[in-house]
Amino acid sequence: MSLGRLSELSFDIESTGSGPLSDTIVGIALCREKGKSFYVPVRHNNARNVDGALSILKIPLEDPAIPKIGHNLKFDILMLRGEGISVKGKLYDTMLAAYLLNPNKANHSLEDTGIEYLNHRKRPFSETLGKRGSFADVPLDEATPYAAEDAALAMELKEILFEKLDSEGLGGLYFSLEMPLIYILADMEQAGVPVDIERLGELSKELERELGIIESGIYGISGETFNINSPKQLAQVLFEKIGLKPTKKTKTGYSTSVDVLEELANQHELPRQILNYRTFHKLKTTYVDALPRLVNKRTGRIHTSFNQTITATGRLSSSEPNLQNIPVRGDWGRKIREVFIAGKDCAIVSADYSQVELRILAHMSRDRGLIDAFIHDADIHTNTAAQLFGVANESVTPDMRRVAKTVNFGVIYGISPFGLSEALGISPKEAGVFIEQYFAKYGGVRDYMEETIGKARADGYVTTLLGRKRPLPDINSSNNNIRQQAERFAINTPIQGTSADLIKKAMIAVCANLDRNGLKTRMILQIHDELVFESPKTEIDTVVPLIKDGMENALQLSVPLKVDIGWGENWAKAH
DNA sequence: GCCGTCACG
DNA sequence: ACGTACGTGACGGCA
Repeated sequence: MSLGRLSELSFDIESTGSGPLSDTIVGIALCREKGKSFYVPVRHNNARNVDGALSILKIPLEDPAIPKIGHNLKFDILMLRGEGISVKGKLYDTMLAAYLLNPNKANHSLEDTGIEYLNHRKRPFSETLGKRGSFADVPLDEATPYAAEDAALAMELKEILFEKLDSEGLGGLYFSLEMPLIYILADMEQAGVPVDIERLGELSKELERELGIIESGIYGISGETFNINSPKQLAQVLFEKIGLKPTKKTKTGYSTSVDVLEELANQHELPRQILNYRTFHKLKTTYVDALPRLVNKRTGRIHTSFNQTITATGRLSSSEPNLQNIPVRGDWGRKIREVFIAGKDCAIVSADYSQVELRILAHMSRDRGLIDAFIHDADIHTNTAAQLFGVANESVTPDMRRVAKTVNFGVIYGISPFGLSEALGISPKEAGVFIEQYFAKYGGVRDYMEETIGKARADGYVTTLLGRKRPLPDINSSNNNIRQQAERFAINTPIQGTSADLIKKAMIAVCANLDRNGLKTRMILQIHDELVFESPKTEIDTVVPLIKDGMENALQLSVPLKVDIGWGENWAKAH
């Protein structure tokens, strides 16, 4: 293969392997035109002159004037960084394009995208792999055409998908938001988060003891030993042996979920102990015991994956491990967040948007009352409580505020009397009265919801402030349940999705500003309305206002955006 | 591999 | 009569 003229070409990079920080990087496939593809083995067994090939490739890959085409380019970027190549330039990521065209799809793999848009059925990876353990063991003469097919397919998909993006008005969202975000997410994953492994070991022992005590208590109360983690066995004990009344069913039997056990807790001591056990078991298995196993041996840090093409609304997701659902509530939430520490001479800085979805609702609905409340920086739940119960703000009790908070959330979710009644533990009729009261006071919100559903019916999709689309194929369904679900999506998606647009824009703005000022502070986590940074202590006075301003001014809405920011030696103390 | 459950926003 | 709050990911149990 001739690589001599690569620098003149727009080309595709595609790779296969198991992860950017693993040692199984296997190769790069290049495609310059249909039917002419090349595979450059990087860590392939028996591959020769890899360094030579990489040193030739490095030049165009690092040239910001040469665009790159591929499917899931964040992966390729991270892999190439492992080989000392820092990819730069415009990215045509066909996975992201397919996602923006239809974020409802369960997966946007190259295989499925190839079938959908080109009716091309790619040779399955499993077939090429056969019984071999790693792609690196696949003979080169088989590996090459496999990898080259990936490259050629991405190359062809690029043409059709980016034309569609343009015709659907999604080009701006792609090039100004999602594409720059690829580099930022790659940086965040590569940076990773330091954790105090020794402390996790202590917490594990503490939980072990606690669980042992609760377990014995449960067996004592029950008069038998059984697997507490088995909902089936637990239901047997609760509802047959003890004779408590089941209040909810699942597809497979009686439900033993938290709301059922809460209800039963005043009738018998077992349900409370089960809830207790479940809480500690969850913390131990999902966090305290799991996190140390995911610490990278080389970096000593945890490197999550931020997935950009999963959610139907435009949010990111995080996996292996999910660092977007680390416990925060209660003593144990604090204990677990304390193990997320800052590196040497650094602090954790955490900045989160206050009431961001309700502010977005205020902006999008143009409801005067909601807008005024935020302009005056009112406590929004207290304000709503005063409206719902017809009292002055000063007379709002904690219980009234709790109800109002649930109603405010309910509105964002596409409120229904049934859903609200379940959340508040009241009758659907009583919940309906709250909803009526709410809409009587916030008429702009009611009108906005009716308009949004009407537009969704006409268009077949809803949009966010930055033009992200979610198709709603069931919005005109004759099945009430199905249609009403689509109506709730129609209400919730523009709000949740705009919040996702906002924080993505803030991430780009803040990172650009950190970069421009030559600061060493690094963004390490995003949790939907919160950004977490690792910052040298000497930079804190500089970056705190920089981050706050960047986030608060990422979008100009008809209400102010408010960011709470703090810092400390660990994630718990940064709040 | 699906289900129930529960951690987060 | 039915089945309903929005968006995720990970765990253990069980077929």
